[in-house]
Amino acid sequence: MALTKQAIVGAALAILDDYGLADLTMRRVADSLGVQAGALYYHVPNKQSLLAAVADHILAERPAVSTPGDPGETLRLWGRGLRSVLLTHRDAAELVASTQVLGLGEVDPCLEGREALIAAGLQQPDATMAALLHFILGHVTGEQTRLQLAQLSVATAPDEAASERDFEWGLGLMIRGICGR
Amino acid sequence: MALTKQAIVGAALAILDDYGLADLTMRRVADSLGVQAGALYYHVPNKQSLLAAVADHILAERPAVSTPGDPGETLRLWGRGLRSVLLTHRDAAELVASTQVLGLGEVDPCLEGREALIAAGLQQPDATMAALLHFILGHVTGEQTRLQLAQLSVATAPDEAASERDFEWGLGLMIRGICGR
DNA sequence: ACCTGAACACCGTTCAAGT
DNA sequence: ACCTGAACACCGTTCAAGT
Repeated sequence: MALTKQAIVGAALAILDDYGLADLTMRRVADSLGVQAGALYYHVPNKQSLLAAVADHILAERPAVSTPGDPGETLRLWGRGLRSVLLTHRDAAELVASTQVLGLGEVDPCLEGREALIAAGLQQPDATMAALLHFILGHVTGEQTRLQLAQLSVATAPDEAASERDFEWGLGLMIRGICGR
Repeated sequence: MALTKQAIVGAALAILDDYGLADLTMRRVADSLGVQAGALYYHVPNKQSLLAAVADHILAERPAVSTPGDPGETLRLWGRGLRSVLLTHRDAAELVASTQVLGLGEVDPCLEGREALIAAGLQQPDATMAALLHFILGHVTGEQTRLQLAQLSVATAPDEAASERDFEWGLGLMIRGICGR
């Protein structure tokens, strides 16, 4: 059967989950598909765009957030949902951050949050959502890096409850600042 | 003259400024010092620790923030000061973020901010400063990446004023959420 | 003690050549 | 059209050997 971009993205995601972003190389992806590394470049222009496709695939798994009237509550559900999908794939936060900063990727993780801000008539929705996204990606990147360091036993197991508490604290203070109390 | 860790860090910082983080390789650092790559490993255990030393050197350039009574104003000055030093070296935000997440680096950029929070009797100073740091590193990483993309002429020149306005907006909403109005 | 030279085990990417 | 084989120009790191 012929190679597909779909198949390549799937193989890349599997390697991400099993070996992490540092070991997600074009050669490994090709090997797992039983193909030469050069063959990938017939379906994908370069590694960066493959990574963007993987990031999009992960972000697309995010559940739709039901929007009650309160924009603060919508943002809270949005933030928790984003953190949740990121936690389902190894190094996902770092991956999404790197594609986000380069402006690659078709999926906009901020869409629903921004709409909630606009619907509520709040100012500067773009800058607000960018700030929230920076916090979430930074926080989850820290969580996932600590998980990996612990798995390599170069550090003690991280306190999962404390991580979630700190996330809720940061999310809460930002929502407070956005919605005004 | 013999090689020093100081000299290696200085050479690495110069390469960072001139060529960026992606081109900051051990071989390039060695070349600029007129030495073989292997020689660096007599003074530095690995690349990651060299990067941490460079990050520390940059963070040490940060001016001390005078602390007036209002904790919100202290945090604002602290945040602006951190962004300023980061903007003085190419890719500095990405570099600091990567060493911060690994727990490397001796310099704690959050020290003064955390002290201001504690002095004001505010809750969860660690989680609060972590959230602020994530926002700042994420925002400035975006700024510096856009600068580079424009320099490679793959994108139009970024709007510097808009970047600063968005930074002030994000910093402002977080401080509002921290201090309560 | 400090550095060279050379190797090891990799990378991303390109491209003529095959089918 | 799609893939192989092989190369190009790199990496970080190690280590015997020299001085």
